[in-house]
Amino acid sequence: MDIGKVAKSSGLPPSTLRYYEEKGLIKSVGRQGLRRLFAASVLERLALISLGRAAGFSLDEICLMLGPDGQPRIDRQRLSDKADELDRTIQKMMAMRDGLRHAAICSAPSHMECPKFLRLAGLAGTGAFGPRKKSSPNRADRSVAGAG
Amino acid sequence: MDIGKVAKSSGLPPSTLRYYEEKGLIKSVGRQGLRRLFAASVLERLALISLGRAAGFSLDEICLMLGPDGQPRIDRQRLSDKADELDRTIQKMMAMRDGLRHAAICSAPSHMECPKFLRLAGLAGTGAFGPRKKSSPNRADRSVAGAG
DNA sequence: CCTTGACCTCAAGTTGACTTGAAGTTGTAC
DNA sequence: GTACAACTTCAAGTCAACTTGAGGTCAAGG
Repeated sequence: MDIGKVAKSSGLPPSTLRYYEEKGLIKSVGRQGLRRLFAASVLERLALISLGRAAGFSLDEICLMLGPDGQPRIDRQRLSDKADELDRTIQKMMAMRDGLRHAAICSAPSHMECPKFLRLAGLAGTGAFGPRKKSSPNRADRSVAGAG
Repeated sequence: MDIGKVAKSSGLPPSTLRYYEEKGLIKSVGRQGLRRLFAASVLERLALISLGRAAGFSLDEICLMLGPDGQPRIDRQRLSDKADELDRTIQKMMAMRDGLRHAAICSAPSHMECPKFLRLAGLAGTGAFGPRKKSSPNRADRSVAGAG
């Protein structure tokens, strides 16, 4: 398959595929003249990458998780840790979702005055708000504390 | 409170607080000389912003959801839509989590050959790619990256 | 032979969310 | 009365994940 075919099949633009190749996320099996040739299996790999992205992983993380040659030669502990991390994020997102759903039907003058909202959003009582961890440039986890 | 106090209480650096103010996410109640003064309630607001970020919303989205004065004068429909969007993301993340957990204990030579992994990861049938819209730099669909 | 269109490379631009740096101001401690 | 930390503004830098643009290659068609 040439890059156009992969692009069509995967829904990703050629520029992205080239970028992914440059990053080492996918590889072409050779060239025909200048043109890259890809194996059909690249589509599976792209699906996995897509899934990883949707789940919030960075390309670098996905690179590590997928392994350089598609094999999972990666530490099982690491995979497990990733799953746990993901799980914590899911908890937060569910809190947010429930908070939003309630906010959509609540008639309190301000959500901050609605105990149900605060509880759903996980802001109740303790003032233990979750750590906000995005990618690398953050030195340390920061949490907004004590607003309760 | 001056910006240093807010920074200390919230865990966010002053630069971020200034940036948030510039964006309209928070506001100061006045100045003492050049220095900003904040009401204590800004901490609640920051907690909410922090939660929104952790759930994967952009600052602009949070701005809309919180409203300019902390009130939820925003469309209930919008809140509900956001909740649904979040829910779809959560589904994907759960798929990923389960896939990872299985990968951590699976002994198949390649995960792509393990039907259980493929099913868990939601790649079972064929063409299980996420709904990618072409053409425009789409934000909504991948703003998921929140707290990885 | 010339055009067209899909491919190529490499460099630079974009967006979001900040951070960093330069240069200036203020309040307090010595 | 001066040193110093903590504040101020404004501009520019950073990072990820791409996209866009300039300039070039190559096969097919008229």
